[in-house]
Parts: sequence; C-alpha cells; structure tokens
Amino acid sequence: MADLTLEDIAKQAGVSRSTVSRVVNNHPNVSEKNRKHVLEVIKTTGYQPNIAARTLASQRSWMIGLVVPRSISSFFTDPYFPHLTQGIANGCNQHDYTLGLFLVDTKEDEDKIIRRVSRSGLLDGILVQAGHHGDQVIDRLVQSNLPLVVVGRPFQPKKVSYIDIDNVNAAYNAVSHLVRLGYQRIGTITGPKESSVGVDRLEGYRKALIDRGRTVDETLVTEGDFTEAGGYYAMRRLLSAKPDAIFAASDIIAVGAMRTTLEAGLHIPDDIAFVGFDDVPLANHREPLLTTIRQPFHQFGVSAVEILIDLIENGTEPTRRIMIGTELIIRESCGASHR
Amino acid sequence: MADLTLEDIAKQAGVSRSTVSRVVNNHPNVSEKNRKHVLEVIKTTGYQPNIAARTLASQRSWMIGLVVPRSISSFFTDPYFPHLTQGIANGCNQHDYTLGLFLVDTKEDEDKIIRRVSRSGLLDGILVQAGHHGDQVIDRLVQSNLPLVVVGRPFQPKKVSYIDIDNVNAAYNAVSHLVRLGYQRIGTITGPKESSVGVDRLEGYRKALIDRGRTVDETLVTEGDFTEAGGYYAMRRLLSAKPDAIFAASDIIAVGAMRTTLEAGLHIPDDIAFVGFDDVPLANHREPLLTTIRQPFHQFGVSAVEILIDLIENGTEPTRRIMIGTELIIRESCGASHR
DNA sequence: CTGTGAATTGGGAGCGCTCCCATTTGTGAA
DNA sequence: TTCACAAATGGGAGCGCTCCCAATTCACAG
Repeated sequence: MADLTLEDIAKQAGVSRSTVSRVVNNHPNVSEKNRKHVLEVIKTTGYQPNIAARTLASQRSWMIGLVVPRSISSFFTDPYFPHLTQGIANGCNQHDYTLGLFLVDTKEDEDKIIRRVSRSGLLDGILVQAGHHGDQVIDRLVQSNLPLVVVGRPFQPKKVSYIDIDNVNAAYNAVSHLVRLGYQRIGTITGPKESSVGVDRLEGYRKALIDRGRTVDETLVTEGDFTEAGGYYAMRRLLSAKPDAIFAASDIIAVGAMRTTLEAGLHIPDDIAFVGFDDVPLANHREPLLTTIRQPFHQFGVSAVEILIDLIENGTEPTRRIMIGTELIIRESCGASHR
Repeated sequence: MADLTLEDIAKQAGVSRSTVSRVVNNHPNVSEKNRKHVLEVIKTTGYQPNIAARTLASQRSWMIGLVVPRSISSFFTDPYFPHLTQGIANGCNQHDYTLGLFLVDTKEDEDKIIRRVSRSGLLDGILVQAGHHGDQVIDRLVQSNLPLVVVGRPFQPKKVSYIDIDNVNAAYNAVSHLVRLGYQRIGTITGPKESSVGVDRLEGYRKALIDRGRTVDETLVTEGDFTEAGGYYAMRRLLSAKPDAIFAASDIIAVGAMRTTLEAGLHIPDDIAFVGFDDVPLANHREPLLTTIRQPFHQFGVSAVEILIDLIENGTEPTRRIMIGTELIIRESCGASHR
C-alpha cells in the first residue's frame, strides 16, 4: 500500500491519467466499461488521491477551520462547547470536509493562528466563535477574505454572516409560559450586559411582558454573571421586591437564586417559581427539577458548517443571518403541575 | 494582499526563487544583506507561503490529527476532554503544527474518517484517544503507517506508542495517605473492570496496602461504574463491612457514596473518610470538601503532541511509553486536619 | 458506405513550492 | 596578483493532481 499516484493507476488500468481522475471525481464522460475497470483497480490497490496535490491544482482544500478566541473561557465550564464541537465535526464528516481546530490561548497564539488561518491554501472557510466585546479576532479574520461564519452573534455584526441561538425568542417563550401560569410579579436575573446572550435574554423577557399587556417593573430586574454566587446575591437583592416567579438567564444562576430562596424559608415553586436557561445536567440537586430552555447545540454546529459550505460553494453574498430555535423543557420548578 | 508566490517576491527583491525560499525556511547560506532585504519585502507585501504547494513538494504537511473513537461518550460529560483538547491545541500552536479534529460518531463516519486520515498528504501523524475494549479504531489506524500516539493506555498495547495518566501511582498515593492518617479499614469503590482506568486504580489501592504491610480485605472492595447512582449503591453494599475510609475511583462515585453515608446518619470524615479522583468542580455540594486527585489534563495534551512530533521527526522506533504524574489535593473529607 | 456531431480519451501546461546541482561570487593565503 | 576553496546564488526538475483543449472513437442518419 505504498504511495500510488494517478499515473500508476492509469498504467495498471490501461487508460490515461485524465480518465482515472474523472473516475475518482465522478465526472461524466467516462464509458461504463472503463469506469468499472478503473474503480476495480483503485479498490485492489487501495489508492488514495494525494490531498496536497489536489489542493494545489484545484485551489480548494476541502478543509474548514474552527477558531475559538481567547476571551471564551467557557470552553471548559459548560456543555456548550463539547456539543457544539461535536456538531461541527459531524457536519464536516457528512460533507467530506476536514475540520481544523484553532484554540487561541495567549496573545502570541492569536497572532500565529490568524496568520496560519489566513494563509492561502490551507482553508476553504472559517467558523469563528463569537467572542466578548472588544475581541478583535473576527475583524482580523475578515481581512483574510475567506468565507466566514460567526458562531453566535458578533458584537459588530456589520457585513458578516452569522448563526445564533434565538435567545430573544427563547426568553420570550419562557416568560410567556410564566405569564400564562398566572404569575403576577415575574422577575429576572440577567446575564452580564456585555454579552449579547445577556442582552438578548433580557430583551425577550421585556417583550413577553409587554406583549401580554404587562409593564416591566425595574425593581424586578437585576444583573447576574452566570455564576452560582452571582445568582445567590442577585436573588438576595430581588427578594425585597416580592417576586412570585423568576426567569434566570442561566441554570447556574437559577441554582444560586434557588438557594437564596430556600434559605429564606420560602418554597419552590409555591412561593416563587423558577425557569432557567441551558438545561445543564445539575449534579446532585435537591431542589425541585428545573424548568429550563434547552438549546440544540449539536444542530447548531451542524447548521453552522452547512452555512459555511454554502458560502464556499455559492459565494458569500448576501450575508446570511440564521437563528436557531430552542425548546422549553417544563419540569417542576415553574409550578406548571400545581396550577 | 492578493495571492503572491515565491516567484513574485523573488522578482520584487531582485533575487531568485531559491533565495527567497531559503529565507522563508531559515536556511543558512544566505548573505545577511539579502536576507534582510527579502524579509523586508515579505513583510510589506504580506506574503504567506502556500501550504499545499509546500506540502506537495516536501511531503510534510505540518498537520496532525486527533481522532476520537465512537466509544468515547465522555466527550460531553466530564471536563477531561475540553482540557485535553485545549492542551493538544496549545501544543500544536507552540510547535507550529495545525490540528485536525476527527470525532467519530456513526459506524459510517468511522470508515470515512479512517480513510481520510490514512490518506497520504493530509497528516504527518495521528493522536488517537484510547477507546473501550474491542474498539478497532487504533488497529485500523496503525495500518496507515503514519506516526501514531495513543492518548490513554490502549487495551492491546502491542507495539504502539502511548501516553497515559499514571493511575496506579495516583491511587497508590491516595491510599497511602489514608494509611498514614491511621485508618484501619480502608475500602474502595472501583471503576468498571473493562476500563483500564478502573483496573489501574484498583491495582494502586492493592499495592499501597500491601506495601504498608496490610492485607486486602475483599469485602471492602466493590465495583462502581463512574456514576453517582453507582457510587450510592456500591456504598450501601460496603457499609456492612464497616469501613472507616473509602477510596473512590472517581469524584462522582464519591459523591454518591457520601450521600449513602450521610443518609445512614454517619459523619464525614469522623466516621468514614473519603478520597475521590478527578477533582471535578462539584456544583453546590454541601458535604465536606472532597480530598481528591487532580489530573494534569492540559499538560497531558501538550505532552501527547510533543511525543508525536518526536516520532514524526526522529522516527517511530522505539515505541514510547510515557506516564504523567498526578497531584493529591488534600481537603476536608479525608480528615487530615482532624488527626 | 459516408458524413456528422456527440461522447470519450489523452496529454500538455500549470498549481507554488523544495531540493539538488551547477555556476557565480567572495575570501584569504601564497 | 593569482589561486584554491568556501559561501552564496540561480534555475531545472520534480511533487501529484486538475483543467483545458485537441484528437480519437462511436453511433446513427442519410
């Protein structure tokens, strides 16, 4: 199984290099007889076309890159990344693309990676995870002129294609659910205002209340930071406003807030109902099971790849903006079964 | 910043293609004057060598692949994978290699990926995560004759290089610690016997007791399955053997076992002490903080890359077998501070 | 049997680089 | 100044493929 070339196969099959190439690439205009014979020879010899040569000649590498900026520390902490990555990898396999992974760690890395990624002949396109405010990776990547899709909404969404979880709508649905259940004083603990995720979920909360003829009571809105401690203290602030339901911008926030609630001697969901966001597996929780929003991370990854391939094969204009829907998972903490 | 070639740069700098190539690749035998000038031109033009062409001509792609077999479902559940992947990615960056990620999902994927990975011209070497017993990915990958390093100990370690966490030694240290603290009836809840991890940690437990002149009481040894529920029921079985300390083969097992213990009205660590394994971040635990073993996953990834590069650059003989040490993190659950 | 157009086939010219070898230039001792 | 030798340089020949175009073959109507 040494390294055979097209020419070798051609010789063995008694045809020309071109004919073998046509067979390998499934081009038409090859007689059925020759196609079969060549396929036979390829199979018995175990011939594999050399990718580098193909890339050089065709100017297409059939490889895309996933770039994760330095500002994304959540790579470790939540299930988002593993699932997303798996989805992206599956998408690549399905479409016969190779996936390159570029995790930026240090500032030095960033320069190296951007140079490597922008280099011609390596990638056909780039997937980049949206970073925090001020992150310049996306801007720098745009310079490369390669087809590019941002995973998550970028802060300056000028002229780049992106795909995002529909956070506004997800929050809207969650809060609407609470309204429908008859809660009167629905509060929220938001994510940080610097993250698009935090902003969008708050917007969905507001919209849901307003659409149902409620007014937004600002004393029922407070900011958290996606940590349990943040949720805990945020809930302490909120308690005096007497909420009867809380929409937490993440499950982890909800866990902290529920701890506050229990410590205050209140009952969940009878005194205060909760809805979270993320549907993370909560190790050894003793509180009631959390009603939450499940995000289709795997599908998110697959779709991201498909959009990028679309850009690669059909041109990058116009910019694509895709929203992925979510699912409300109703469990005990929202009190749906009580009412 | 259109696509420039070596030849373009040569023309602009007034030298030959060869000289530019020598400068780019840091070869000797270029006059200082020319080197500087060429570097200048490269910088102002933003020239980037074309990887495909380089790969084709040099038969080196400067890219390695990470293959994760289908049997590894823990990709999602524990922090192992994100950290490992990050380490591998960092290692690649440091050494200017590109990382290709190949996650096998379906059986169909497996064939496709193995074919793609084995194909000449794509990769210089392969990193493959050790799978479960019976997994054939490693065997199939060996066929490709590419340099290969298994991450984790393979089940048939015939003639392949691998790197592993030193589980035997880690368990040995943990149990020795318990012995030193004076516990007399040290039990263990093991991992599944089909995983090398489970087997090795049990071996370390046995060795530690024997080396200290103790005998292994088999009634104090029971099998778990790396789940909380598994730990819970395992501990129920163990309780009748009256242990005064438990070495759990994972933190998750320990959490389950501690729940049993508390439910039995016993106190931790006064009645039964605990040591876990993994140092996972335990969300909202109320038990005493767990003494455990921390595994240097990030370093593990970096080292794996370095070994592979060593194989690529210096030949695959002899097979390398590397063990990575761990760290015992002493907290409250082992009772070290009480004694 | 011949002519026509379509289907099939073969080969040349690259893609942009590395590697090797022949040539040129430079250096210092005689 | 001359010569010997080392350092520096340039260019040809690939690497293994795709793409294009010219040449050949084929099928079928006239």
